[in-house]
Amino acid sequence: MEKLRILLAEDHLILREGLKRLIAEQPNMEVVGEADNGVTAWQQAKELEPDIVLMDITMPRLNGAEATVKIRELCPSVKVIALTGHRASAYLNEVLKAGASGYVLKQAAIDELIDAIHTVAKGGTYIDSASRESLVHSPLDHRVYKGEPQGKPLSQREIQVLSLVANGYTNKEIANELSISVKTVETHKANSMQKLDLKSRAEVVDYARFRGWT
Amino acid sequence: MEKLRILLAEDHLILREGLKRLIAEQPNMEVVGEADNGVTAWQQAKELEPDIVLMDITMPRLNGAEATVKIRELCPSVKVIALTGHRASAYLNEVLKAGASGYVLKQAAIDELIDAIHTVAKGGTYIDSASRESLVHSPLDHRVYKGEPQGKPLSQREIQVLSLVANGYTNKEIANELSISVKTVETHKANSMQKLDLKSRAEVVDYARFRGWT
DNA sequence: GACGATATCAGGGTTTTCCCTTAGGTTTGT
DNA sequence: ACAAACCTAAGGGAAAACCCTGATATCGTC
Repeated sequence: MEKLRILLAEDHLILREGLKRLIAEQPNMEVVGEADNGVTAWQQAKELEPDIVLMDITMPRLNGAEATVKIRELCPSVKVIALTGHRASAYLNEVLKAGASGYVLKQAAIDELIDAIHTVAKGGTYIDSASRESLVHSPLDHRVYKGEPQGKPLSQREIQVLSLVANGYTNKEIANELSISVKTVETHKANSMQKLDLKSRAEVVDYARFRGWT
Repeated sequence: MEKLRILLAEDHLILREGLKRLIAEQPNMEVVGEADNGVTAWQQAKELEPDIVLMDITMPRLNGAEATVKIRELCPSVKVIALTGHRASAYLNEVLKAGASGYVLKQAAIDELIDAIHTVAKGGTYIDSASRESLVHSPLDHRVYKGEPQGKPLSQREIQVLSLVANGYTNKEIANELSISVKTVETHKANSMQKLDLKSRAEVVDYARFRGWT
């Protein structure tokens, strides 16, 4: 019986070492490589061609979503499971769009992670039980905010940008993070604020808290 | 030979399980309890009286620093090592002031963590090698090694201003709110950020969350 | 194929923030 | 009383954000 070959992409060494031991306990899995940043992640993926990449979303050099896109391009047979501490649905949408086959929270139980690996290895898609809900009622939730009779829903990009704005990032930092120009960030920010009738950064922060983006 | 009794306070279950296995590998250490939030952390600390608490700084209900204060009050013999993914020295100052005896980054090597546990168990203070530098540049750091609380505290006004900044208010809005000039707001903001070694608005937001200002 | 929604970006002008320095009046501690 | 910390505020230049308009390419849909 062949073992599932797993690549760990995670910049927190302590967590990575822990994961390595957790996986080593599984009879049909083995860790074949490690990476502590997004660039190394896709390089390793290309070289090792693992069955699964366990990918932390927040990593230096190249974030998890970008690294996932790269990996899906270079070797489509390699499946990616995103690992994150954030419940924010913006991340979920992003990584799924990037081509990830799984989404597991760091708060999840080990069994969930193991389940996710098995499911994805068989060709399925695994979404963390806690995150599944936010996917279902995601686009129209802001209706409830202030009891407004709903406006146009935000696009995924707008959610991403607005969420980063709420977390205090400057337009420049957001542009770098998302690899787009500052002008585009301005556009998304202005459009999304207009859609939601938010008039200041403080209202954006408030709204983001309401949405659980923080 | 008696084993060091360790309490794990960490809300990310996956990391916690990993840590448990890492510690189980050490011949002279054992995990005697776990907590996934700040409140449970001090309750468990009181009940179990472990030698060491490995405490994540960002946790639900009560953050790591607050839980540390509580633990130091209730059972002074229990030592706390803070565990964090943040390099910002604001956290370092904060947790040391709260009474922690160690500070280890999640990016650190396992050996560092093990070293930290040994050092602290012997009554010493351990600061992560990567974080130590940020202390060197601060004028008051020699006190840390004497176990004294360190870092210039923020004045009331600075806290007010920084908290409003973190909540997305512009300088102008803050000036109006507090009935002072924009220039004064700039001064308070700059001074407080300098005291805490915060380099961007995003770090201010992060710090504010950590302090529970949001 | 036309349409709407999305995502990208530019130009250009106004406002605000950022960064540096300086400084006077008040409060507090020894 | 004197020092230290605090709160207040200003000038001035560089950088960034804000606000408008307009443009192009890509989707999926009807």
